Amino acid sequence: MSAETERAWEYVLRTIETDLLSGALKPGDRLPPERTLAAHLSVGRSSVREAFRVLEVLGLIRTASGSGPQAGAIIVATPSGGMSALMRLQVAATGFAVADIVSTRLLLETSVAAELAATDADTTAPRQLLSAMDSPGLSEAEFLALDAQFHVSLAEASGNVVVAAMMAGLRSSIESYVLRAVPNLESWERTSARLRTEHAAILAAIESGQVAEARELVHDHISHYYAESHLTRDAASVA
Amino acid sequence: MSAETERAWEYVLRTIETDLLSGALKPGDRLPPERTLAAHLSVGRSSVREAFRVLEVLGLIRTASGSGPQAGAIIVATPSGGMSALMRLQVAATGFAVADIVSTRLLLETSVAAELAATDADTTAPRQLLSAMDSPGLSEAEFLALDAQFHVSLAEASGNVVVAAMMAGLRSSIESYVLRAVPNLESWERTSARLRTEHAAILAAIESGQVAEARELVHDHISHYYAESHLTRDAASVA
DNA sequence: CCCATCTGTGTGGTCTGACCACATGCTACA
DNA sequence: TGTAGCATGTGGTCAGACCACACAGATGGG
Repeated sequence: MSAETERAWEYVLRTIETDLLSGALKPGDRLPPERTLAAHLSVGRSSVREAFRVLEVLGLIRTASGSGPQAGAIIVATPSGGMSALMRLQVAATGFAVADIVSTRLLLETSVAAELAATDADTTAPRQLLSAMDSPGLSEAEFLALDAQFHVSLAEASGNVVVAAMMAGLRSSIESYVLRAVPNLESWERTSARLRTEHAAILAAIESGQVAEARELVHDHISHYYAESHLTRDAASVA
Repeated sequence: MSAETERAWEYVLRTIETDLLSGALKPGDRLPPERTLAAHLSVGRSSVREAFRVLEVLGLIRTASGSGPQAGAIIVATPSGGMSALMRLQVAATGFAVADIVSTRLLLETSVAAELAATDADTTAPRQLLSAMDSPGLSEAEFLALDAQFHVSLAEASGNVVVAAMMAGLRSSIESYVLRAVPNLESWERTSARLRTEHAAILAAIESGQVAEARELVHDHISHYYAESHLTRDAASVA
């Protein structure tokens, strides 16, 4: 147990966190200008900036140059961005194995689907994404982006923000791998058609309240695709 | 689709991420000194530092002053720290509701327990923590810390690093709330005794392969405690 | 009177240079 | 030979300067 001296930017971060917890700061509020806050906390402006960078990447603030009410650092609390950055970098640094990402996604999404089927949640968002994926002339990347949004929208429909953020993070963390694995597919045409069919079946099972069916369909949908694209294998052989 | 000009620190971050993905950088490696990297990328040292702060908070690097092989920025890829910081701050900024944190924990942990029961995983770590919690004279905070470690160790036993990191993050994000809610309990003595009993039952179910039983016990264990401490209610009334 | 234009001001974004604290490793001296 | 002291390189921090940008108010022409 050493003195564990706190660095200046950590002090700034801790101060802001305290203000958030006490309610002195809340989403929509504007943080003081960097120079003012630096003077107020008796630290250099660079230390304030380092703390702000962290807050920005974590999705807590949004910064904008210029003047007026939209400029400065504003508290936003949009978790998906930070979750995505965290998971993406951890996967890049091999702190997270792609196989673990996939199985976590499987775990979360089957539970979400089961819960959605058990309740009667609003499914308009996934419905719209479903029809958007039927548009002709979509590129592979565009289709997969809509696909990702569809799955995230299911999590959002559950009303659990944390799970939704995790789903978004999990997805974006392996986005580059998924794109790179597309050529591994035997036929993109056939696969995308199957994905569309499966999406429709999943949504139908959810809307009709078939809990076990929804869970099963989601499980097969996800694991089937990853197996088909040989994603986990390729991820291991990237190095 | 604007030009979306990249800021200097984002450029640094992207460069490092690229090197990670390409395998040019991997855990254990040392990043170049800040001054060198700044000159190499034609940016200011402060921009490099802002990128480093982000990497540090996200658990990707560890920095140390001084000289020698241990000094500098070293890639470590320890995800739990970043996950904890992210969730803790998001909860503080009310981006994550405490109720969602709790239900996510419920979702993850019941699945983990079921999976552990279905396989025969190594349970020595949770066993040790179980006996550690039997030590007399533990303070409430100490007991709860061991409790948290017990649950995280279950996730770790599943072998899924992502889920383990999430569990650690979920737990630390509401740590302050949990501690503050202890006085709400009718009797800490009785509650802690019950927790110990339930932990033992959970572990026994897992080790004996009773899947449904393990899931059920974990569910009741978690939801019972939160209900008893009125945590979600208090969290809402903190402001 | 109204609208467009110009300008001042305050903000974040960045760079430079300087200094400190610290850990290491070498060197000179006893 | 061993130890004390010094040189070096690293992150940590601060101060100051400049830029780009967005807004608000002043200014001018219609």
